[in-house]
Amino acid sequence: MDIDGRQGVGHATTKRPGNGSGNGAGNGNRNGNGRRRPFLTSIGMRPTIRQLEYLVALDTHGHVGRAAAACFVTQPTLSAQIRELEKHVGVAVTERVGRGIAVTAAGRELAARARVILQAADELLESAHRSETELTGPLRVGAIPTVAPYLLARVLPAVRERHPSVEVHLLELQTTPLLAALGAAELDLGLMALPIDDERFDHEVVLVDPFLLAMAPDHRLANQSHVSLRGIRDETVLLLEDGHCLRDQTLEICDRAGAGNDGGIQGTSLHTICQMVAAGMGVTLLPASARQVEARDGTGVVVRHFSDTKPSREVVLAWRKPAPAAALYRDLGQLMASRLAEAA
Amino acid sequence: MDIDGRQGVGHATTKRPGNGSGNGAGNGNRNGNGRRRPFLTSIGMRPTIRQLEYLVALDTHGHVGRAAAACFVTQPTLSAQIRELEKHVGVAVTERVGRGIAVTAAGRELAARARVILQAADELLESAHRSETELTGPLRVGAIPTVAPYLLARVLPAVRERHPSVEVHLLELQTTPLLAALGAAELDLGLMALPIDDERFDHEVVLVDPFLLAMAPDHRLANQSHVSLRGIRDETVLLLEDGHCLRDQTLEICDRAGAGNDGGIQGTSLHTICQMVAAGMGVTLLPASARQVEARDGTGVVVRHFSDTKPSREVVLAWRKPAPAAALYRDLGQLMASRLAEAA
DNA sequence: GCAATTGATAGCGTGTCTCTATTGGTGAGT
DNA sequence: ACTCACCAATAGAGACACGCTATCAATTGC
Repeated sequence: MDIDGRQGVGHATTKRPGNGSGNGAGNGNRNGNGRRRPFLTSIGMRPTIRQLEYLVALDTHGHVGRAAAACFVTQPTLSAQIRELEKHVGVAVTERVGRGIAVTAAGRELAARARVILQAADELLESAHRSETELTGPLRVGAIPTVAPYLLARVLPAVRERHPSVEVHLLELQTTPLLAALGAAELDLGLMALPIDDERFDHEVVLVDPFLLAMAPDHRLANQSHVSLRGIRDETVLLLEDGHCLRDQTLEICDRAGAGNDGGIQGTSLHTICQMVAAGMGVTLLPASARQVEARDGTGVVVRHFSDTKPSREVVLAWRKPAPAAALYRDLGQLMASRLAEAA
Repeated sequence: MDIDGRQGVGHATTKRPGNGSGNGAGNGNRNGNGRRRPFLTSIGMRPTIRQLEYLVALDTHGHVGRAAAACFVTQPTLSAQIRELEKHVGVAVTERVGRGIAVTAAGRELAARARVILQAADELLESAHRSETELTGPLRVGAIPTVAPYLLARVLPAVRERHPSVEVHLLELQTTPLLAALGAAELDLGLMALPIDDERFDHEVVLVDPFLLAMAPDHRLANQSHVSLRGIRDETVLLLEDGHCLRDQTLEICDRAGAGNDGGIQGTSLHTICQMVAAGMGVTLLPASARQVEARDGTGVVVRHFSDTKPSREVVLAWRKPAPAAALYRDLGQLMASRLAEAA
């Protein structure tokens, strides 16, 4: 009955350690899918974590009794599991020597590998424990195009600081596909603008982002420190192409100002819009968050605040309501908000 | 009942996965050693390999049914184990989305770690499988001092070639402590000279190592191409100190030659003996294996073969008879022998 | 030669893991 | 709008694995 690494090793005597095909209704090896569990394959022949623990203890103590005590089990229990492990892997890990045992060379090698595995398992547990209060692993974040270039660089440091072991994956999407991806759990978080007219999502306001009027420096409105909303009535307001929420917000504000908009000129990005503005083709509503990038000195674009009403958009961090990490997401949103408030 | 990584996480609800304290006689948590399994500790809280397999399958397929099929189990089985895993690690790894499920960020992170663990487990199995036909891991080899400096360099390449994943640990010991260490399984192999008068060990002859007569170049016997054994009768034969088997072999040969030996002069190593020989203090019996090192040009030592009888020692590779890898050891010994024969 | 120690074996009970059968809930087609 | 199909969760039952205690075989040391 002794295994000596040479005979009777039957390297695939089959039967999974913890399974043993406990098929209830005695239908042999089949399961509900009509598929068969393959015999003579490595699938499922992996040793048990428990067996690896026992092996490591045995290698550490070189003594069955003490190893068993270290594992808080009795000596026969450990012996049986070691023998089971030997049967599964096909090599002897112990050898009787005198009245004790010695771990074989193969056993020491396996024990070394087992230590690595157990260490990895502990790190998995630790990682899981961290996940209770901290985001870990790949975090897929979607951001709308009128937010991504201007706010991501400012909020990502906060993310990395609060959640050091997270790996942020970024995707730039317009509101509609972003919400679709978020709803399908292809994304974890969305950085976007209100309104979100969907009960499936919850959000935290990250920034109240006022609209400024952007124009060329030689524009007739540029000599005032503030402009009134009604002042844009007779202006050509450049718009983003369809699909951008910023376009809709701009149209709504124009409507409020009593300005009709032909919508003849459309830009594919806020950046190109601003270049059009610099070229004197018209004015546009620029989110304050984009000011530093699009209207800094030398860009040929200047901005003016509105004097009377203060139109703005609300940039939010959004997530699926039932997301397990919802509370962490809200915390993260609040952190982002405070960081952006500090910067202002 | 849903775990959301924030509430009800009870990060140490305790109870080991596969144990659950199946204490037979209802004596609670004690085992035969009178020690208690500690509660609220990370010991034994590791997830099962099976659970990790299911998690990886779930992350891979993003679909409970297909993941279950890939694992050759039914869907409820996989679901239950995933829920068990969630309970143990304290975080939700899945989230219902629509009529399917999605793996959470934490789940993806855990799955990534699980993949590493499973990979390591597979490598452990592969390593174990290799151990059936190949030596792996740390191999502790002892060699006697009159063999180590001369043969190890010649046989080790063969070891590394035949057993690439072995890590050889070398120890230089005289015969008696070497056999003691071998018997106690503190060593796996011994490279030494016969006789081994111990039934516990088996061996394979690696080299028949003839004794040559070593002398200074101006010695009176140096002008002959061969010397007879009786020719050493009147010589001062230098000896190693007590404990070296080579000393005993030399004494026996001297006895056979009818030469009395006073044993007045002793060297601590074969190398020092040869230096004494070069200094004209006497002659010595030098194993042919040491010839290239100790009697090469410029050492002041020359050797002559014996003409009539051919005294020699047998260098062997020895191991414990019941060693699981005994057959591999014998093969290795034969390989060494053939390599040494080629070199001659 | 006898007692003590160590590991292996035998026998048995409980918990876990599996199955089948069913329910709850969502999404798509008519 | 309603029904059907699909998917995952739940319920309940059976078999195996794993744990225990008790005992045996072998070796060492007095």
